[in-house]
Amino acid sequence: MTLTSDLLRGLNEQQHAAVTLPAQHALILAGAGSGKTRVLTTRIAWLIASAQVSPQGLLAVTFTNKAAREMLNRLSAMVAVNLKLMWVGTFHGLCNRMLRAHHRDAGLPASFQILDSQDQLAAIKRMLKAMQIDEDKVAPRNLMHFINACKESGQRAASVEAFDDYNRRFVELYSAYEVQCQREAVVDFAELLLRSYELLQRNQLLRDHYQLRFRHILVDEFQDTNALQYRWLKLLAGAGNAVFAVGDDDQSIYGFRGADVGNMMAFEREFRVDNLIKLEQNYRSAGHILDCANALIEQNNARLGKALWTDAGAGEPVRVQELVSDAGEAQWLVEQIKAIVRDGDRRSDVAVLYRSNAQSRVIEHALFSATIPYRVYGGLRFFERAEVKHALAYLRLIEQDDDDGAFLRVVNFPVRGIGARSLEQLQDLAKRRSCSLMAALAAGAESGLSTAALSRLRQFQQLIHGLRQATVMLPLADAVQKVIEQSGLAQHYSLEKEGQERLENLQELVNAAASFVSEDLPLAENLSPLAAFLSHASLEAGEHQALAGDDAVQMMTVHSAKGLEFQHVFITGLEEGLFPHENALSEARGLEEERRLMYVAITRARERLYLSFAQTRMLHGQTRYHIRSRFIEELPQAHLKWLSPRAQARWGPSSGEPYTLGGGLDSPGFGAGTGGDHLLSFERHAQAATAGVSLRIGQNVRHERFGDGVVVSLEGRGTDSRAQINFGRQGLKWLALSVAKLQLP
DNA sequence: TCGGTTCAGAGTATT
DNA sequence: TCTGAACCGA
Repeated sequence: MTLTSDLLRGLNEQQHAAVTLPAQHALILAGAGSGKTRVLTTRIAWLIASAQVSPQGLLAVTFTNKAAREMLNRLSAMVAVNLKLMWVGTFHGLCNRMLRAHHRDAGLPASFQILDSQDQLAAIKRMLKAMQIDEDKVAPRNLMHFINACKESGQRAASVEAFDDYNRRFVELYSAYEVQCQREAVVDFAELLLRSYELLQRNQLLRDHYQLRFRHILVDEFQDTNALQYRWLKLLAGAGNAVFAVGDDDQSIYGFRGADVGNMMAFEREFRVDNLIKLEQNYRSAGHILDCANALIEQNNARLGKALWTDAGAGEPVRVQELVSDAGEAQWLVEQIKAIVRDGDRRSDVAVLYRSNAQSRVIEHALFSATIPYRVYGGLRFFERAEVKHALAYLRLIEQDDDDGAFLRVVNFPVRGIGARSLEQLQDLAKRRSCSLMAALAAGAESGLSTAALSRLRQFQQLIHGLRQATVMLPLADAVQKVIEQSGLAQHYSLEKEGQERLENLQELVNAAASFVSEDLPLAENLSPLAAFLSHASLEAGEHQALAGDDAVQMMTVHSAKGLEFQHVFITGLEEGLFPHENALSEARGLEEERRLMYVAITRARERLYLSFAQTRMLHGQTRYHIRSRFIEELPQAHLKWLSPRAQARWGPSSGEPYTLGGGLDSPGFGAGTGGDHLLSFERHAQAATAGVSLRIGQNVRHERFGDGVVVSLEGRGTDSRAQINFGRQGLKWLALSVAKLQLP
């Protein structure tokens, strides 16, 4: 057993204080790069090492599997105890574990399957079709959002109040969806949480059991919790347990998916938290970068308040570059990255961040043309690939017959002559008997199906049945291999022109199964290896593109960069409308969340941070003109180094010089230091007329109501022409030039 | 059952 | 402009 003094060595004062807090509720405000994970894991190790709690008395919850793994990895290096006794995992993983253990009390069959978002949407579409509801009337996606939002606020269909007919319709469909899921023995992600919550709420014995057991509950990324997760924690904590919540309100960037920073304040209040510790010393970024981050986030009103500092020195100022176009920005990036590599750093030390995925294409194109290897985060993950989902569908049917989603996915894949009409008839029969498709098949010949069709369906049934018998005694990997072969998937893809990669992915699935067996199976308490593997496959979508090992430039959205750090960081597309995103500006707390997003982006950088923006950008097939982001204005000039001449921006009526977009365009020195002609190539003389006044992009104008503004974009001709004008604090507005009375100031 | 055409929509995302 | 999904004809 590690000595507690060893564990605590090297912690700063605040970290030390947090780790050694008494067994009471605590809120740790952990700034970016302040050693949050270290504090969390050391706290656990310290609790164990100082014999305050045994591993089975601990529950630690995270949002991602990656974070949970990281925590376990670090812990195993710190303490020599059986970590499997602890409950460490994601909210969904832990809820799954609880539901597996008490499936009967939760009203679920032992073999219930988990739907990922794809599956859920497919299930909803299928339901709408069966109910003969036109997708034009009810958009499946909207319904899905509605259902998930209900569940995340703890509401069952029966308890949702409908305000109008439209709403009432949705509630009815929510109800029908609940019935369908129950019949098919499937639960979606939100359901895992809600069921687990209801289980604890309803069942006092169980609640007492878990409350007595988990003396210490630790929560990572507390600012990302949603309403239901918060209530779940509250229920689990009961009166006697200590909740150690770690989070950073300034890094709350998931409001759009239900995360509520307010939970941090609620926690402080409702749990009567006396121990609030701020971790403000930053071990990641150089001083100039931190000062920028601090200055930026100070502009937000809704915060608990903290400021990062470092003793590592000021480092290099933050570089800022204006470009003429998105293509120019990409070209500039290429040159900068080449220079970085020339100076001896690795490409993988460089991250290119952007606000939205669409922005990656131009950059990819430039990197590709320059033969610079890159890796884009996002996109399809391993367990989401079609061929992998097909194989999983067979496995699910082996485990659980009633899964109509899985049935329909593979009943005719590979093709075995079972067409849409046969399936419709089978579905009708299943509906009449309110049973699953497989059950309908077993039951009846009174389906109206032709003998031939029925026989083909029966063959499929036999296939599943046979696979079940053939695999039950096999080791998991062998079972998966057998299913891939016997189902015909292997042959199907081997005959397909471009099936090679898919075959490889199927082989990878076998490998995943093999390594899964050798992994610890904390949730396999009384679960077959196959059932456990299927849970794993649904709860962990796997790596994005595992091109690990390659020395490639890292490209990702700011959201997916959260939690990561890089030596060199480029934040691109810093333009009004893009970052902050125009959609966010019309949301209640949108701008502050965008600013937090920028704060996250800035604090990813260790040594060097680059900010870039372009005057024009191709967006939705149109060239758009943007002015630079207000977030650049909000950074203290003393910490910036402008690589291109800094044009004056006018933000609102009160601020200084008139804005001239691309003030250096006419001068040959524009873009000095980079030397690419892309900087000079753009001809920008879009013009339109209003009341005899000629307008161009960048023109200053005055409006009687909105005050002074600057022309950002021009559209149309003659009497149809419109101008988008940025009126600073009044916002961006489109004005029809034939109507608006604009003057030159 | 596949392959082409048409059409809408185009912020961020984990489980 | 580009993508994905839905739809239709062979």
